[in-house]
Amino acid sequence: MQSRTPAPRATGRPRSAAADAAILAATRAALVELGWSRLTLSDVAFRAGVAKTTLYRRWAGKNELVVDAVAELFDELELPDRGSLAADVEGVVLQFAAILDRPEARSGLMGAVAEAARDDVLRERIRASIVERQKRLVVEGRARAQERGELPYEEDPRTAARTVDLIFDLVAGAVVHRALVSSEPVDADWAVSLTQVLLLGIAGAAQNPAGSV
Amino acid sequence: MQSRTPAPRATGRPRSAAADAAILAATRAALVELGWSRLTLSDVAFRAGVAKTTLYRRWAGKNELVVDAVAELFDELELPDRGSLAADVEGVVLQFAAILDRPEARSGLMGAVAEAARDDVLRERIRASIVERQKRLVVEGRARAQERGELPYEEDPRTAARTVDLIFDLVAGAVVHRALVSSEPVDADWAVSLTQVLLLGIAGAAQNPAGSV
Amino acid sequence: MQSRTPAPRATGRPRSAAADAAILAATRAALVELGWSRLTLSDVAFRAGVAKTTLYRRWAGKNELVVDAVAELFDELELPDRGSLAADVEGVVLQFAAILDRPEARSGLMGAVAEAARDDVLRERIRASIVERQKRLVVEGRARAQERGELPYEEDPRTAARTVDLIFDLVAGAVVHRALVSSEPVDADWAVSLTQVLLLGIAGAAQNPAGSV
Amino acid sequence: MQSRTPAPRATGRPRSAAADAAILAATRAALVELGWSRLTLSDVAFRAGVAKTTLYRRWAGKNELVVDAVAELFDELELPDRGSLAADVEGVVLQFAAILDRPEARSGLMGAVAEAARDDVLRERIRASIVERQKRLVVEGRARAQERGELPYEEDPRTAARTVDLIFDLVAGAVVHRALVSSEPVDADWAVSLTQVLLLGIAGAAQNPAGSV
DNA sequence: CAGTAAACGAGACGGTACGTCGTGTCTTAGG
DNA sequence: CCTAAGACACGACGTACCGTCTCGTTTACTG
Repeated sequence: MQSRTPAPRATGRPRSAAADAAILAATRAALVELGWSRLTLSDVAFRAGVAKTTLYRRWAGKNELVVDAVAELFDELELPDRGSLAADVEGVVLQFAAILDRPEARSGLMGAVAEAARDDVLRERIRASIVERQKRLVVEGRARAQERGELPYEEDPRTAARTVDLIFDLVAGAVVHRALVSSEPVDADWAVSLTQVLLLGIAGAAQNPAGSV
Repeated sequence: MQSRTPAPRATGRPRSAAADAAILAATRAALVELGWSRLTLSDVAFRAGVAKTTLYRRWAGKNELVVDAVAELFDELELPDRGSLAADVEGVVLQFAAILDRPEARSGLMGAVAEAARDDVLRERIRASIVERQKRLVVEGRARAQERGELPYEEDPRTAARTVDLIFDLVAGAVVHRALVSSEPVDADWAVSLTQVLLLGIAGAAQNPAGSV
Repeated sequence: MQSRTPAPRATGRPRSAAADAAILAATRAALVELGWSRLTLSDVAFRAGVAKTTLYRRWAGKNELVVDAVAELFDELELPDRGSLAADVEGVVLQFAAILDRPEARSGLMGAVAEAARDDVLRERIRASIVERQKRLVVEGRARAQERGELPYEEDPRTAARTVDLIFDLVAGAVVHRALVSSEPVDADWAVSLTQVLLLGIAGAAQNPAGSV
Repeated sequence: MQSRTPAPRATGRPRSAAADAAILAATRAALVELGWSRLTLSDVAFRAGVAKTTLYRRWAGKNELVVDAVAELFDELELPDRGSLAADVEGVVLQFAAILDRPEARSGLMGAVAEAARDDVLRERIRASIVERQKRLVVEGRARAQERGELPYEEDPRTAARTVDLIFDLVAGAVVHRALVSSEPVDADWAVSLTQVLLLGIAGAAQNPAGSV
């Protein structure tokens, strides 16, 4: 993660590197036990074996702390090569669903997004450290499919970027909505259905440039 | 909305009917000004010209109150006949985005979902009063397309229901994710792209029963 | 006790006479269990099997209700003839102490006096229904002692009244202070000591008109 | 006054010494304006320019706080040498009455005593910080009278202590009762009468050891 | 290797909201 | 007109957390 405070110090006692990790882990543990609204910074500080002061010296508040703690979760996502684009997509959908099944992700992510509705800085932080960070999966999956010949190479970089954005919002949005809003299970069958609609839709749209996809 | 307290009373002063509406309106106003986390029940009570006691007599807490207040927002969604399935979908996507652009919906909806991560009763309340309630749009849109001959009639009711669920999560999820998580604008172009992928995907899947869509 | 509301009514349903007694008894029971500050009118109404409305129709509030409930306690005081002035005084001191040992009297009386510090009407109510009412004991005891020849007859009625007041404040004050403020037992030995000082003091003062006692 | 929290802390930010004095003064001011029952700790905190938390960190509640605030009032009592025992007693009676004429003493003292009826710890606190503390006046007055030859020296310490207790309850009780219960003025005439009865009674009892006074 | 500057723990501080409770008033239906 | 029942506006309760502060202590780099 990028440094929270931009200016490096040359003098004085350096900040404990262990404290950062302990605090983020404690934050996730508190999210599991308490959820977003009952999570308190005093409690996180106690769990991390750290004074409240130390915590406030590094993060501006609960929102920022939780975003950092949750963002680390999504770094676990990988895109192992399963032989076909459809299999790759189904695999990452199930991986994503597995993360969203963990309580620290469920309450942490949505709580942060709720706060971001009224906080531009926080919204940008989420966009940068979660959304942009995970779009790598779409980019990587497309490249692999292009190598396999499953997808044509897109010439226009603007069009390519917009397609990545659309697919990311479609897949991530569908999984989050089903898991957290509709409260329905994201199982293998559902992943297959979603993947089928998605890939057929993309393939069809590629032949029909009217919608500029 | 269904009654909050199941048992009707035969005796004593009856509850003020006007209070309910005033409280829900005050809740939305408070969401606009303060957002989820700074919204307080004391403040809502004051805005509604009502005592805190009255509020707690009717709702169990902030979560339940906000869900009811937000649910009313989505009842504004309509499906005007624009002549084609694609136009209908694009229209409802933009309507949905317009609602999600209002601050009371942004912070209220996500805040409630965040809390629902640890509260089964609240999760069911969201599912019933928001999700199931708005699936009517998908059902209605499909019926209209079938009348127009744009979509075949689906024989198996289970398959039909699963398709409705998938499409609802896909569309609602994509719009919510783009608007609230990715923080990108949901404009007409994006709506066209989404609709194109969606309809081509559905059409393709209907010809290929493997994924049972 | 005198009627709380002066105007008699000619029409409508008459007030239940039993309710008054039930309410005062319930008040004393609540004082025993809860003390002054935790006694609530809702609780008293429930104990008396009466609606809160009924209670407020008859008493202005907690203070007035408790004064009436406590005043009845002191009506139990009697002055049985024990053969000598000293014995009579000792007897009434112990009776008084016995009443002050009951929790409804302890907290009720002092609570009312505390409120009376800022409420002239309440202060007058206490003076009339408790203080003046019980001065009968001093007057009666003096008359009996004069019949026995233990005390001379006082000619001047003003002097007589001032002496009654002084003795009442002395005896009642000493007992209340020892029992409730100093928290020491009022036993037979202490009653003897008090009586001795009191009677010798009165006797001496009667011979020495300087202090106009 | 004794420390409220026995354990001294070695670490953390030390408690503000100024806050204690400000809180006690604010408590007395609130008693003057509001009386016992309408005094609220929120109001006291606001007057003292202190958070409610600070107040609850130092006192268990309203009762304890008021006892401490009132106890300080009685420390103003002195026993200036007026040349004779009678004059000394009359002087202290009038001083005591002057304090009881202040509204903070009237409602504070009686309110605390009322609550003490059901609270052993509070009763002991009153006994220690008000009663025992002010018995010094009786002890000092007796010593001075013995030096003057107005009173004999008492050999038996137990008898001496019981006499101090009796006289304190007699004088304090009579003044409190006249001022607060009977609601009659404690003026110079009444002080003379009380003193006369008291001193003659003590003198008589000293010659008659039957009552062991 | 002593000085110094910042990080650290502890916990008090002024605030603010909580959810509950009591007050005294009111509004209904019934006697 | 009284009564029981209970909703109502108001406001205090005592608790909990916030984010800041003031301490005494610890730890590394620097002169």
